[in-house]
Amino acid sequence: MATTIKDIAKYAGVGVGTVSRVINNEKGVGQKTREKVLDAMKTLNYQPNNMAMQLRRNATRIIALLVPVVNHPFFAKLAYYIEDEADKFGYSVILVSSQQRVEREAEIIKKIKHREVDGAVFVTHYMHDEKELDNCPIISIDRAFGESTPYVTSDNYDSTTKAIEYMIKRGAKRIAFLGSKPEVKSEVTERERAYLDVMKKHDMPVRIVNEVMKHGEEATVVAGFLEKYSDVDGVFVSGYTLSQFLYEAATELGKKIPEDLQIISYDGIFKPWGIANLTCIEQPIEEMARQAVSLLIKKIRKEETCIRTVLKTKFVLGTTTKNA
Amino acid sequence: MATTIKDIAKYAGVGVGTVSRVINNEKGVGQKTREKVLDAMKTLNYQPNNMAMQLRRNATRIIALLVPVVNHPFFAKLAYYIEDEADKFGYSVILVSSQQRVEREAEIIKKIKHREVDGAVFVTHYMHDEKELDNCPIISIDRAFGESTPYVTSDNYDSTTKAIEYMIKRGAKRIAFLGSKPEVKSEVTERERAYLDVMKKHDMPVRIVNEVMKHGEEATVVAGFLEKYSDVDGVFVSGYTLSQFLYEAATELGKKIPEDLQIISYDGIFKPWGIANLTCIEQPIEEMARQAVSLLIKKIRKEETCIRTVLKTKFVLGTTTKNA
DNA sequence: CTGAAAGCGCTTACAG
DNA sequence: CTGAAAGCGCTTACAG
Repeated sequence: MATTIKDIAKYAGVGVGTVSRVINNEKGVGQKTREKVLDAMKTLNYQPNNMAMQLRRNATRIIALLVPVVNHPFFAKLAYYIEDEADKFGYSVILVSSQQRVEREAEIIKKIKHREVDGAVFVTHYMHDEKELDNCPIISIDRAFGESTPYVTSDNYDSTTKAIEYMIKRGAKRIAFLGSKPEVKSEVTERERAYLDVMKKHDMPVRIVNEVMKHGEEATVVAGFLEKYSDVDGVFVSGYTLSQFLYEAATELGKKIPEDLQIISYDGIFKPWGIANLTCIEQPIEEMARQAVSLLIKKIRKEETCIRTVLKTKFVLGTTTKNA
Repeated sequence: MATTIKDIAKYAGVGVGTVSRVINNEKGVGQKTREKVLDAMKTLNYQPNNMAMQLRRNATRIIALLVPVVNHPFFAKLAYYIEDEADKFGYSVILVSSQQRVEREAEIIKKIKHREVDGAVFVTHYMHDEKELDNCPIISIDRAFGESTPYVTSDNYDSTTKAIEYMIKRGAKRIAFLGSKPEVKSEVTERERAYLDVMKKHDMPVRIVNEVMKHGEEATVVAGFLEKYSDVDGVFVSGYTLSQFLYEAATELGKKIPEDLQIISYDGIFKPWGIANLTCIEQPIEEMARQAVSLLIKKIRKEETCIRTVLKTKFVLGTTTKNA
């Protein structure tokens, strides 16, 4: 058996309480006693048992991160910064890919209730019983749940408006919107709303393909899109993956980019993983991740948190638009 | 306070032991008693406390995954499948990015000792006290640690040999090796060994750039490589990231691929994240992940495990070689 | 089939 | 400053 606090106490000739105090670096332990205990810990090679500490403290110091897939630049980057930030607070992060499976999202909620984790960051497109979530320490990305779940998002509407206006200024006349529609109301739908508003303002016809789709279906959707709107000369793409597919498919059809077709993508460059420079709206992923974690920890500690956090995106010029 | 097993016992009028048996679906509980307990659990909305279960069972059902960065196609994909496989066994996975920081790797070992996790999968390039690792339930990817740590890798030597022979057959005369050298002995170094052997066999001059480098330094290394060996007409690149940079840099220098320069990459296509089709050696990432998890679980259960598992790669023709 | 009791390894009032 | 004791919420022999 591993050595426990009791062994240390016996070896050092003190009470277990005293050992505990030394372990936790509490003050109010005599210099000599402390040293004796420290010595005992060293010679017996003591390793505190975390499970017991958790039980007593009623906290695991673990948070869960729920993403559709990790295996995607946006989520991988998010996961990276979430983990980095959580670590600063002494938290570990459990990774869960919901991969289009609703059950796994419900599992996380169960994990919170079962005290396997102290809280969670959700990036999801599924519905949940919002009442149930309201009492859980959960932070959402890009989506509002119920009344009391704080969420972090980017300035979807404004930045999309600005991007489409840019294409218009650069001569695009037949502008389309291509996106992967979330199954539920999410801040992401603001992008489509912005598109519609700009089209209306300029009295331009609307061309939209914005479907609910699964990973793997993008190529088909893009092909359908290019067939349906073969005359487009500008497209605003909601999401990095679709942009990649569109770029490839359009190039293969012999379209010159940006001469024949301008593309702006929401979410853009994921060096070193991407194709050549997309003109894009770059989300502040790192900042979103860090904000989410610090909000979550506040919520775990029952402190007040801001419900809606909107972060600024960056408009990045690439080679897929006609730039001056 | 949350309702506990005691509350259920009282409410159902039975002992706590019986409740525990029902929760764990043990047989040997009368039909009626079981129902009473189940009822009580439902009406009191009982949620088992995982921390207490862990303490009693002396197992967390959590494993750690240590990668240099998640924010990279190879590791993201690995993480995805590791999580998927672990979930099948009822394990959660904690994600840790060591990001060139050795301390974080030591932390995981500490976590195992502290019983925060039951075991770990390591993808690392750092040194560790191998003696210390020998007693830990750890599986390594691509690298042998000490005597008793099982590892999973791919057939580095054979596939590299085959790939370079292919380039030679397609007319490459001045073939170089470009890689990011691990800081320690790893199966990855077999690639360089294979290159050297092929060069010797064909009596061709050796051109190698294989340095220890950090993320972010790739562009500089690639530029240096192209300057040093400006006459190469074939290069074997160890690693996806470097391939990307090489492709871009060579194209910018006006080299035609594959006419002027053929490229084969170890690790290749990470749809939808990559540039156009690299000819590459594709690692069986999914299989590596699943094997690693099942080995790890065996080791946690103190069963016998195979020390070295070598998986077959796939040679995938892309557009960066002259293919008949 | 079932209950009472001991114990997992800690923390934390409570006395002194 | 320090020790003895209760207790976190479970599981598991042990009796019956």
